[in-house]
Amino acid sequence: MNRRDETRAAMLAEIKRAARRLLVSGGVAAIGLRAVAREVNLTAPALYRYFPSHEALITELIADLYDELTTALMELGCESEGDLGAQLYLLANGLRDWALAQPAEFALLFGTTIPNPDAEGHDDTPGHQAAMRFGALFKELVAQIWHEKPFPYPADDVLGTKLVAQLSDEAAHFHGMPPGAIYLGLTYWTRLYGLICMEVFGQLHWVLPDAAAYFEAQLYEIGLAMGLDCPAPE
Amino acid sequence: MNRRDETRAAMLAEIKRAARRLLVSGGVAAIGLRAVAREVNLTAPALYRYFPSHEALITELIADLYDELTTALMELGCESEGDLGAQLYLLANGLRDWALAQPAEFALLFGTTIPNPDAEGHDDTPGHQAAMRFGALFKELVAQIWHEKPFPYPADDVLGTKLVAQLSDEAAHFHGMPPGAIYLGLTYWTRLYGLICMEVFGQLHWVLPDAAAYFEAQLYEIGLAMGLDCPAPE
DNA sequence: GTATTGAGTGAACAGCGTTCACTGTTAACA
DNA sequence: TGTTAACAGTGAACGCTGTTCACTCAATAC
Repeated sequence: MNRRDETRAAMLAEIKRAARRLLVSGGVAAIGLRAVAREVNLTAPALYRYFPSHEALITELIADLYDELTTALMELGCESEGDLGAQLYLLANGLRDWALAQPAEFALLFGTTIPNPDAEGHDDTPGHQAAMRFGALFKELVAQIWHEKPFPYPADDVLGTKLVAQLSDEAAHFHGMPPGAIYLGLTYWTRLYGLICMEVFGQLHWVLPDAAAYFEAQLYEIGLAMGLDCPAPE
Repeated sequence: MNRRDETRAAMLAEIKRAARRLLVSGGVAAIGLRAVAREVNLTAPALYRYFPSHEALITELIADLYDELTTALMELGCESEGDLGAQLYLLANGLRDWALAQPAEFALLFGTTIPNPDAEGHDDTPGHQAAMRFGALFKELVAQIWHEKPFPYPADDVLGTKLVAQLSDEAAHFHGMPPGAIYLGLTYWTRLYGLICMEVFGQLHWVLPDAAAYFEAQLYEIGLAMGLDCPAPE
């Protein structure tokens, strides 16, 4: 490790930190090339020594945020001391808190149209891989919950043959859970995502002034369906 | 109505049409001031005779899209000939089809952070009002379904007192439905929104290659909870 | 018939992402 | 140790963006 390599790595980290600071304070639009350069006392063209383009900088930033969020949620889950239901509850609430605290970052990760990786040029970008790692965290937790205490799940015939086929293909990632159980786990994630999206994007306060109570009730309802004894709303 | 006013109105409409064309073809970023001007054979500064700023143009475009979507879904609902359950089903599927066909427009309407209107400077922008009209369409339909055939709903104590209070405040917009029933109707909307968001933003194909089957199963499930006899997935 | 309003233009400004020729400095190799 | 090559960084420039301003020309109003 040369001294040049060291300064380079340090500079790279500092650039990303600056970009992140700008993202939090002023949204994606604030991450201008010149703005970032100004923040680290450099000129704009100098950044091209570290990133091939402005878009690449943001892509790397996304990957970093994904990993950061993943580890943060994992650490949060460790507080539950083996209680898997509580862990899922903490994960859901942790994700919501994070999203509400940094809506710009949430929108960047979860509110941007991601090109389908299966479509021909399936890009193995670091962003995609980081997103997969994040998804794996959730899949793993659901699978553990299932194997610890299986919950009742919808029969195949109410799901439809097409969906059952797709869910069966996913069984490997869920430690061999039956399609209906995977469906229920997926429903948890879908509803959680939808709730947070609605709140962050302000789509909820035209009917509910305080979404927190609604969020808790929803979490309780879907947690109950998965056989978890989550805290009931007061 | 002067001849000058006529040409002005015509020009205004043509500008919006051009902006919309650019939105569909290339996303929000494509709606450049000069690009729009080029499309209507004008120079960029000329557009300032019609819109105070670039942002205002996009805001008006959003309002137009909301209204357009609202009427389109209402017309779609009329095909159901009085069957309210079918109408809700058509609305849900219509919204999804529209979102998938024009993801850029969907992201603009539903995937952008909207400032809380209750917060101090409560803006009565045309965009907000249009969004309210869109929301009213859904509320109205849910209320009609309820009054035609009430469905079982969660008791107040599983929702929590805070949520029940908020839902009670909303009862007027739902023709006096009980809190639990409003909760169920709201759940329908929340889940629908979440599902479409996930699909449009590409957050679903890391686990399900074809979201259509999943969407149908979810719609069936929540429709069942509201006492509707929606078509079961095959 | 004259004054006024309005639409539209072209030039200009600051800022954007990006490229290029150009400096120094640092590492690698003889 | 001296030479060479790679590297970090700069300043100028290009074409683009939203926006402003002075200006022209036609249509309306009195």
